[in-house]
Amino acid sequence: MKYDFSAIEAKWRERWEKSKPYAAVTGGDKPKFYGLIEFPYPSAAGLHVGHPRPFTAMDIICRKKRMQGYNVLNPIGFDAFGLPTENFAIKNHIHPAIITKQNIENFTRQLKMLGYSFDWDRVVDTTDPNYYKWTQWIFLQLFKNGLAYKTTMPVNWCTSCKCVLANEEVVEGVCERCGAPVVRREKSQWMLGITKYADRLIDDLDDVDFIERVKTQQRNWIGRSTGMEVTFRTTVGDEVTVYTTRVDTLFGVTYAVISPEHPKLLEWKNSIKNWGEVEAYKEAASRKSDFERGELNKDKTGVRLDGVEIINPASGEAVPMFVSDYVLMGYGTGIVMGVPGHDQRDWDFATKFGLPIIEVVKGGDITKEAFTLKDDTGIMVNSGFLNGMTVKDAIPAMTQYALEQGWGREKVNFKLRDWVFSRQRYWGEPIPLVNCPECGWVPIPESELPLVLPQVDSYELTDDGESPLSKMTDWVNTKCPKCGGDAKRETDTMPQWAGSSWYFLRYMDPHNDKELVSREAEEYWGPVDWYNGGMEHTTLHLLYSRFWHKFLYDIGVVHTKEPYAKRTSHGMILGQNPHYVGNVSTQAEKDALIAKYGNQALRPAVKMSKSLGNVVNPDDVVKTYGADTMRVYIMFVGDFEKVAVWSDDAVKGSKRFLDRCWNLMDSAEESGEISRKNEVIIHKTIKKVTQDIDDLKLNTALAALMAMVNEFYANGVTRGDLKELILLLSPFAPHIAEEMWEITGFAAETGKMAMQNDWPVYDEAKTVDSEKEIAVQINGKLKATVTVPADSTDDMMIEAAKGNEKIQRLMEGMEIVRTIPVRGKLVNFILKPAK
RNA sequence: GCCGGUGUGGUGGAAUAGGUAGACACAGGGGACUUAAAAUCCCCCGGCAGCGAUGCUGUACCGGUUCGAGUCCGGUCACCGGCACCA
Repeated sequence: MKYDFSAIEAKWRERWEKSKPYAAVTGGDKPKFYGLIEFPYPSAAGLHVGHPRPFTAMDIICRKKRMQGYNVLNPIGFDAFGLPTENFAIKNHIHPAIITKQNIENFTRQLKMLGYSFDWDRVVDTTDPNYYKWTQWIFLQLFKNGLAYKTTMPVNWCTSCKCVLANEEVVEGVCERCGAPVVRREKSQWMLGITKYADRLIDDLDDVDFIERVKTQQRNWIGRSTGMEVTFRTTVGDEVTVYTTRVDTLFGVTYAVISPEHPKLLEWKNSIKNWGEVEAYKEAASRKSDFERGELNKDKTGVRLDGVEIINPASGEAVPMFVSDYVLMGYGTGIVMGVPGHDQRDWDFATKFGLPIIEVVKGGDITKEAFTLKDDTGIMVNSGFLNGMTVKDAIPAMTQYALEQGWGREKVNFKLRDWVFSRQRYWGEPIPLVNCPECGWVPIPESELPLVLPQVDSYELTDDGESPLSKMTDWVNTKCPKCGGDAKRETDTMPQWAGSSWYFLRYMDPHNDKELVSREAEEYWGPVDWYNGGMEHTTLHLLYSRFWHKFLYDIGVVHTKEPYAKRTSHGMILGQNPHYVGNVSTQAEKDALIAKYGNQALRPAVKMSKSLGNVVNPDDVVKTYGADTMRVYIMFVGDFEKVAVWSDDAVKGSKRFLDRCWNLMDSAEESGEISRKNEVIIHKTIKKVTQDIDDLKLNTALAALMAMVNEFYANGVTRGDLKELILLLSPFAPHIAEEMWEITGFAAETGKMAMQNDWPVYDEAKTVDSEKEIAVQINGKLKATVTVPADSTDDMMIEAAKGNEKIQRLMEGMEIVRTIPVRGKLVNFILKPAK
């Protein structure tokens, strides 16, 4: 009998569609498990081979949990607002809603093709008014609680298209579309006060099971630092404040730097003798993004303010002041004190501008580089009353002094900035606010939600930088909900992050038209037990959704402080690089590739992209090898957390493995019992596969299954042996497992589909071989192996090792200095020549 | 630049807590079956030396800790992800 994957997969797809074995039911006696993957953005290109990696992994986890008796929620949805769809719509003159609908249909077909055990009755779509009604509702609660406010923020402005651009649309300072220069322009924007939650977003990380690099990256992104704001008098009679975490180095200040956007500069206009030069610098800085400023960090630029100096409150000395774009307006106070001896950026700047570098902490060589260590290795010098103290003691001492003198105050700072929540775009949730000349910003009544995104004739960008909605005068002009007077609607829309900040709650109760989620459903399913997603979402989506969830907790909508109990992350799937130098043999060809593609030619694997022609379409793989092979391959390809390279050749190995599983049915003995020969390997494999799935080591789980199959071929199998294989295989390759379950007669015997059956349980006693091979080392080097009973004591192992012929030979004329036995592993003899 | 990560055969990757490096695969080589090919089944497969037993060497590079380091520590290099309006 041949393994006809396409017939088998079509058969089971249809059965699952009809009988809905994966529909989740809220409530019941079983323990619950909520497994979540980041919902996809339904792009026109369809599912990418990158998607199946996390999806298959979570599907395996959920299928195993079901088999272990859990009530599982394994939902899917679509994060469908966003730029690519909008740009596609503009280009092709099709409404984004139509494109979105088509794309979702295509994604749905592909996801069903891959046999995921999603609950298809709980699909959410962020662009559905019944969904975004609640996104808008949450925004209104944020507004009512003072967490949404308007402020002026710089935006990217294309001088030719006359529109606001996303950072992504700005490439090397010019507009991606037209190539015209992009400048920074101030624009009034809605902001969300995520910084008010900064402490809780850091502190509550202690209570969740996130992989460590996710926690670290979030902590660093929030960037909490405790320091001091120090007030300096200026030589023009006013004051400025700087923020520093190194108040101990105050005696080492030799200059100060102000950000080009700082309002103080304008106040000093008349005192600055070289204003023309300063103004030109401000203008040049406005063309760079924060990122570009940082990138050019090595070559620092700046202009000295001629006429304004600041007075060091500790030493009483006046030092020069510069304007430079390495100081960002958005962090601290927008002015920094320069301590070149003990901060590398300051050192670079001082070196370039020939400023004095004073050593105030001993321990480094400040003629070569800044000495930045903050531990006990440094002793204060050249620092007045601090001399002789360690840095650790100097910080509180100087803090105390500054507080007494009244020119310093303690301050906790965060790198985290508030969330820019406005987009001057069409394809997003309308912001449900009305601007009334009398009453200011007024929320629309909740009974009027959803505020539906109106149909527009043109969703093209406007040339005044406003959202396309601003052209809809009928829609824009409205009455103030408060006073009834003429008023205008907000025409900005929300960012795509909005809909994805709470979707996991909607899955719990997707059809509720009274609340965003019922208390009953939320208390039953919440929190998400396991959330897997990409590392690239760690600092934005993951943080934003934690923020919203904490807010919803504060207003009593949800019962847990954190949305996700556990977070793991997967690596990207890369494609083969068609321009890789390893693909050609002659040096001339290699040189040609390097000349043409530069460093790009040195990488065997790169991100898949249409232009490189290395995109793999899951449809093709499924057609050639089947969905089960696709699932097995994408799990077997490598460590789930690391990047992996797609290989068409290697897919065959996964297909071959499934063929080998299938073909075992031809030779299986009738007995329904586990055979004696295979007992140990079966129990070992059950243990390994069970643990590996829990640890997200799907590649080694499959390797263990392959090893078991290899042993089955060597030993022969019974129907009972096959039963265990089918059950272990079913989360990975559900279609073939179901079919084999039916053919081998277990479906008829048990009356159950495989995935509703019990997950195999191992007997620890049966997972160990009776004998074990241990290593015998001499001076730490492997010289022989000996086989000993598995439960051997140290003495028995040493005895056996000494009994080995080769070891005896090597020990001749030597003296044993030391013997190191490691139970079950090895014996190491340390020898020296005998006297 | 800043933050987070990675580096192991021809290739993808294994190696719980420092304890036999290369599991499991792909590619390659050999054999069986076959008129033949495909498929399938079995064997070999880091490098150097050797007919062989075996010896030496080997986890990006330099150094350290240890009886013992792919794993821990210090430094260097290369690459990948993120950097707030891409999702």
